Amino acid sequence: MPPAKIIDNPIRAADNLILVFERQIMDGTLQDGEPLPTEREIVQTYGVSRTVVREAVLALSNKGLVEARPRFRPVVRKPGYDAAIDAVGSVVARLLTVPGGVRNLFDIRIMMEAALARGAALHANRDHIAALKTALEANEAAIDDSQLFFETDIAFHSVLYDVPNNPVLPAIHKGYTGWLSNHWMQMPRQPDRNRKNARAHRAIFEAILLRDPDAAEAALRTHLDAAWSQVRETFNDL
Amino acid sequence: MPPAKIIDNPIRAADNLILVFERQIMDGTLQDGEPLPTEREIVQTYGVSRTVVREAVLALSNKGLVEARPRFRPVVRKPGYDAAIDAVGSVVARLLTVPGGVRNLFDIRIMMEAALARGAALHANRDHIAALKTALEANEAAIDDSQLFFETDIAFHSVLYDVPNNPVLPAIHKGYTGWLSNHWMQMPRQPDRNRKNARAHRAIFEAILLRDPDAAEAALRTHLDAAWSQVRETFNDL
DNA sequence: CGTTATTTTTTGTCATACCAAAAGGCAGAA
DNA sequence: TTCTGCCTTTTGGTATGACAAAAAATAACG
Repeated sequence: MPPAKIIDNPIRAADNLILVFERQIMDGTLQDGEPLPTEREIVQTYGVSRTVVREAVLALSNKGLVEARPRFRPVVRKPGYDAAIDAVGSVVARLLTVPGGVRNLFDIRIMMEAALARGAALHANRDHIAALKTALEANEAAIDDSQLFFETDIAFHSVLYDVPNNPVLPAIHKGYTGWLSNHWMQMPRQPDRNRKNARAHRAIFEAILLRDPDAAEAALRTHLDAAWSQVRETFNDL
Repeated sequence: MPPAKIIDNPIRAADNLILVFERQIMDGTLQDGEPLPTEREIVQTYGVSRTVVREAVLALSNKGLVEARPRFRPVVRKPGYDAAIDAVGSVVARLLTVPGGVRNLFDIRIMMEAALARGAALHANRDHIAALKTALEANEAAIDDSQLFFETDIAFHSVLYDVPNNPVLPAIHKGYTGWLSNHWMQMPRQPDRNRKNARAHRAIFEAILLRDPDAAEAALRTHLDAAWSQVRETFNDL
């Protein structure tokens, strides 16, 4: 056995730079929205080559700590739940391409949202109920407008994600809608389908009103299962 | 809402390379476990500079499509749920450092696992029950062995993630344990705490046996809330 | 003062070079 | 032969310099 290499030590210069910038972004030395220093500035400040700088910046971009459009200065983004969800977007996008990927992701969503419906029935306060009611009415009023129905549909569901008051949840919801909207949007949205979905929303709402978690979960599952069937009818290959 | 970067057209050479390799990994031209070609080979094959090649490889690494240890050839990793969870690891790690981050993440876990316990009570088959029983007994037998108790604890919970037969869930569980283990492991694990946790596991198990989803969820929540209290006692700052 | 033309930066890319570590080959020992 | 340690080659990590094109900054203009 070769002398035990206890720790893989090969530290790359780029990794150090990454750590430096991560710290600076954390402690506010680099404010949110502020552009990163120019590459050449960084080169002079830290005494590394531009190669290393570019590598570090690219990595930061992949981590979602900076937003880098092709020919522009990278802009610092404070680490938040939204940014995190965005950063994992490309990873999830790939998962949707593997066989059964969409189904698996959608099942996770069903599971989470069922739990949320249950939680809403148990813990929704007056504001949440009011928000649900508003969203529901907007949704029902948009039955004949495909695009608007899509948006109000999302808005209704998003209220469920607000109830537990955990900032991770709205971020997750934004992720879901973004990732699945590709499959969602190109579906034909006939008014009768919209009507059916609006009715399902009302069923969920009423179960929450009645503080009946079992009914709320059941209604939510029925709704999303039906939605899945609609998706499946549209795309034969999933 | 900035949903669409419809036209961000300045295509960088590295992006093309990334797409090429993504396709090759997808269609099997590059098999799982196989090393990527050497950087200089790629340079000659695609007629780009090494700068571009490095950038592309780094990006692939950040996306979790290849595993790149510092001085070694990057190895292709088939896109799967485990790889995806790994890829988002660094992002989540950062979330754990923001104020309340650990609490928020842990709450999400409680919510999911409560739903899983519920699902297990409703849908666990004979094999799942057997696996739970085995895991539970192993856990109870390890009360006096800190390390072993930790492992069997995880094993017990992981059965819950297997029940819905959705490959995303075990991956998520692996993520949870990895991300939270830092806080978890350095906790003092006295046998009395272990005993308490083991009792909680048994309560969950019995509720599942009785096919009582409400009891299963309640037991699970009690267990994880207690676990959180233990964490909180150890770390004053969260 | 606002708009446009011009100059200066800055990014994206390429080419080349060097070093140290990994990989591979090779000869000698067991 | 097989194993072992040494040596050469290959390869990744980094540095430097250069150049085109795009962005930012500045000057010129109406």
